Amino acid sequence: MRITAKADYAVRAMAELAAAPPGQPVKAEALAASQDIPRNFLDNILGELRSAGLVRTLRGPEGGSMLGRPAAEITVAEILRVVEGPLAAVRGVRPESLDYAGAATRLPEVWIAVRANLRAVLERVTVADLAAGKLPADIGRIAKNPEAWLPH
Amino acid sequence: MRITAKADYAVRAMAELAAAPPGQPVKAEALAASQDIPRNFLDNILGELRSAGLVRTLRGPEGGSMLGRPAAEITVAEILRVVEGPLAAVRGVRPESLDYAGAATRLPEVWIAVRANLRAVLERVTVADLAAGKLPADIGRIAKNPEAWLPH
DNA sequence: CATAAGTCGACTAGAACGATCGACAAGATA
DNA sequence: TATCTTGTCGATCGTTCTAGTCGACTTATG
Repeated sequence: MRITAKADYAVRAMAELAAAPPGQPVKAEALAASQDIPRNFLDNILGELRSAGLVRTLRGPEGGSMLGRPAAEITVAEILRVVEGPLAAVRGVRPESLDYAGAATRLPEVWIAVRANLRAVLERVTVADLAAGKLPADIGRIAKNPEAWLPH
Repeated sequence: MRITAKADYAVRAMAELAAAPPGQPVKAEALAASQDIPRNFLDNILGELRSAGLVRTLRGPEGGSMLGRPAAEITVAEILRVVEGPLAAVRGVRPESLDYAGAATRLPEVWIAVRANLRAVLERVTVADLAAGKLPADIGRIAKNPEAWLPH
């Protein structure tokens, strides 16, 4: 149940791209510096985001990366799926295709509910929200609850 | 963002223990068979659950494992924390101690919201619920929504 | 005492994680 | 056209995690 460095880097890089004027390429070097991401590793990540169509790039001097689509249409969930695969897989299998016996019969429904609640956050936040520093109201409300900050 | 085999096995084993008459030990062999868990691996897992106090054991013939506390007081979240560590860590770090620059400034709040939503499910479901085959109403409602079942 | 259980630590093959590196391709400018 | 700057892509690599296996040992029961 952890978010990997790669996923975290990917979201931060996308947020930084969303903060740049649309159509204006940002150099990988600048991205790496502003978000403190290892340069070579960032290359890998940008490559994956590129093949998924989430970023476009220009070569040469004046080159760099930019968003492949409007920032307001790119959710955090989408980025995570590109670099990490499906949200909330159990042993690498999607929860809807699990089948358990005995006392665990209802367990798949719990995993489904987990995934649904993940999506309720991750599909609601876009990189435009991050770049603007404004989260959707309901997400902000969840995050503002002091109990959510306890190191549970 | 995945649930490991170990975590899945641990929850299923606990559910099976919760289904047995309280105080009655269940043999590891029987647990392994009823939930189809590799026997030796189950030993490891039971060991961890034991040191966390979630299960108690008896040795000798007539021995086996039983819950360390009433089934209704043991949540799925607690089991996951024992075998997988904190819910929703980012690069191994708890989200409340992250600090990002620039366009990613609000990102920790997103991770906090993710964790809060995970907890809303995992801390609400107990092994007693699983054993009885009855999930809490709000969880059941989330899991019943047909859209939650799409392979998104 | 024989036997049936749990206990515990060591070990391992393979995959994933988190990068690093180098050769190459393409656009911009002179 | 030469050259510089930037992105592209695949190979490699050390470490950690995953998912187990195994065996020697301890504890209860009949």
